[in-house]
Amino acid sequence: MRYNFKKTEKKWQKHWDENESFKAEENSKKPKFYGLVEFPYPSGHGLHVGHPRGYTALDIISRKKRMEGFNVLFPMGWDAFGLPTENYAIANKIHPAVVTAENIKNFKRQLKMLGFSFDWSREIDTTDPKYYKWTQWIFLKLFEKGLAYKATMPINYCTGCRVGLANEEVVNGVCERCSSEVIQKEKSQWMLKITEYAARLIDDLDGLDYIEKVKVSQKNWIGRSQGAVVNFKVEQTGDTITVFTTRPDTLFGATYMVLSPEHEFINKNKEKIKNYAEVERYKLAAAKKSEFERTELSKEKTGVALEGITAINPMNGVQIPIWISDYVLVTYGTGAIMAVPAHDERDWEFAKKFDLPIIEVVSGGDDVQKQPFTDVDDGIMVNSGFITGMQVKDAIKKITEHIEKNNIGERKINYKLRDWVFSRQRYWGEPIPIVLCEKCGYVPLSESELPLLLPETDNFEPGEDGESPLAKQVDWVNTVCPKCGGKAKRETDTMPQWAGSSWYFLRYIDPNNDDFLAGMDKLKYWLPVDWYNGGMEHTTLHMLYSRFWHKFLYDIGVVPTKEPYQKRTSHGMILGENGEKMSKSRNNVINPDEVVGEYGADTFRTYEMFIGAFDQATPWSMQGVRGCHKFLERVWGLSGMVTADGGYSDELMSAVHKTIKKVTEDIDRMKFNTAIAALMSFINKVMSIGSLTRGEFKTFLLLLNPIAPHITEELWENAGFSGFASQSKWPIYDAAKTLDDEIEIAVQINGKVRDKVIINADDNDETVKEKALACQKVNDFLSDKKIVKVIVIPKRLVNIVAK
RNA sequence: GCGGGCGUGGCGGAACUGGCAGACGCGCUAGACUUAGGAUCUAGUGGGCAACCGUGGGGGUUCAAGUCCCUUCGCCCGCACCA
Repeated sequence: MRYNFKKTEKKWQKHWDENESFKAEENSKKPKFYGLVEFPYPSGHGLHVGHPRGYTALDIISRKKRMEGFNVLFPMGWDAFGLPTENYAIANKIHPAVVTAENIKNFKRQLKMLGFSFDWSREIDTTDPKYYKWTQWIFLKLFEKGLAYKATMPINYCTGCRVGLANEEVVNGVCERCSSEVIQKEKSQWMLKITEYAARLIDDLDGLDYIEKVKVSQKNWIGRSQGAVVNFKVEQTGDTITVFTTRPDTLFGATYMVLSPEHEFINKNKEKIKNYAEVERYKLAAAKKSEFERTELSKEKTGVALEGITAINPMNGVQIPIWISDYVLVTYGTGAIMAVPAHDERDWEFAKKFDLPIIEVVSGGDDVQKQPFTDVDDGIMVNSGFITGMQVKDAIKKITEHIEKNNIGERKINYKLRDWVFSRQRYWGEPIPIVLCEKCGYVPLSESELPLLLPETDNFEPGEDGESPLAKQVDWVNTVCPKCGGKAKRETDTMPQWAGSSWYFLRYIDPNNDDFLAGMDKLKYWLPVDWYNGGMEHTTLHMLYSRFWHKFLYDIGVVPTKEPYQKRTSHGMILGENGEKMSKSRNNVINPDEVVGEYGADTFRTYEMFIGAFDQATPWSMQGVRGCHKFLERVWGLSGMVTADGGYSDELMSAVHKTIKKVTEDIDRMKFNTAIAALMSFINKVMSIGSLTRGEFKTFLLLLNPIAPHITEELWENAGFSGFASQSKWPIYDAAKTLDDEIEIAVQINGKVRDKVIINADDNDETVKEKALACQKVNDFLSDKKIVKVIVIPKRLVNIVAK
């Protein structure tokens, strides 16, 4: 009988649903395992074949953990606020909540179709007021602790649509929709002080089991650098300009200074700057440039000298000119630098362009007039007063001490990380629960007023001039101050999509709690997340933001752990059959519905895991899908070859134990492709023998169950095994039985395989050597040679060195 | 430019601390069974008639290198004037 996957898969999915088979237990004595996958944004396109790659992987791991006796929490939900839904709602005049509900319905159908063992009783939705009440609550706490504040920050502003744009809506410096110019427009926005957590966000990575590239990307993004701030006196004004440098050793080589065009010094000293008109012109030109233009590659350095003003190099008292240039960023360090053209590429370029002096202070490179020398490891200080002759590293230490002793500056750790712009000028997001009172300023709502609901409206069009659509809801906007009862206006910006996803893993733990975001007892049992898998594209920001929120919640005593996720892995992208990124425009998109319709969920799951190394990008192959389908049909056929024997046969004994070992270890290491290959090899062996015992069949079904849960459950039932495969114990192997009694090893002569010989596993080296030397072929090769040495590698090979 | 990853048959990919390169699957070839096969089964399948040659290229270490060292080329991803 042919395997009817449609009927079988439907049957078991219904069974799991009705029995809530994968519901996590409360108050369990079992050890816990919290497996997490990134909850999807329910787009109108439905599930992409990329989503199930990570989901299947953690589903396999979760299913195996259950079989190994763990109480498993493996939940799913919806990251449902967001731009595409809002845009669709505007275009089709449907409320985003309606669109969201439809999309969720479709996503849920697709996820159920794939047989994932999610605990659906804990499903969450970030757009549900019962959920976003707590997102808003966290914001209030951040505000209360001074970590949420207002600042004027630029937004992307489309001059054509006259609306604010998200970064992803700006393509090559123009508006994605109308191709008009996008400029930076200043707006007062909510910010979160993530920078306050910069050090901990780096340092606490040490205790975590994240794949290396995730750690590296977190570290790079935070961008810690060790250095010093140094004060330069300005001759004509009497004030000082402070710079940050990682190379205080090169201070003697600082031949000029550069300020960013936005530096406050310039405004403050207008009168003293003789060419202020020119300076002002440069400032305006820099301000007009978009972020895109300013960071454009390989452009020439520009700048203007501040005439009539000079700074004094604190080390040697030399007067040096001060310039402004947009290669110095106002947002990093102090917005001002000391320029050491001999030993910094950017400064060197600038010095060459404007003919500024280049003085060598570190020797070891070529002529610094021809190219800068930036090597820190083996350079010796020259022309540098009391540090001359020192190694760079010692010089840094020495001069930093000197700077601190003489109050010229101090050591300083600086971070690239900036505070988080938390405002979005959009409708479909969490309202920020703050009002602006004419008298009291920014006043938080009281907790009892949460959730602050989005106003009902059918007008989601972006506001003019970059305002949020909410600004048009005057009835909603006009309110009273919670503090003084006077006239006040609500904040009209909403939160970014990152907000809801920054804490969602906490809500799964206690999804229906009306009194708190999650109860402490439950948090204590389930946290931290034991294993979190997601896409590489979220490894930097999402991970950083949610770690930041978690640390904050830890600080205020809401969660019991310092870190949310103990282990983080990432899956590679699935490419189209042509090897390119899947996209509609490339016409290479694979639809999971179609694949499942033709081959079934088990085939789909098996193929997604067999496709290649889990963490690597791999192209899809419909042929490969068929191969996996064939494999499952062979599995189905196995049931006709089963003998009554409940144990393992001598013939398959070591194969069974080896397969258990291989599959067990490979799943733990996410080597799903080789785990499946091992199961295929086992079947090939059974096929060549022609039969297998009931015991072998049972073990095989259990090993395959996490990967292909439907077919194995059906075969399990048909064979009359008790209970359900998915609720049975994971098989155990006996290490001693994975070893064969007889082993075939290679016999090499001078490193080349010349023959093979069968030895007993317990033969000693001397015996193995004798057996190897006894081979006919070996003797033929050795006839005219003299044996120099014989190397025996136990259980692997014998290498005869001969001349 | 910086950071990360990768380069192995016609294709996707295996190969733990150096120890028989190419597991497993696809594709291909031949055969069997079939009214038929894009179904199934069996056998074969890195290249070369061979000696031999083969893990992007060139050196090296070693009895032994896909794996270690030096050097060079190419591709992908992320970040980008971070002082």
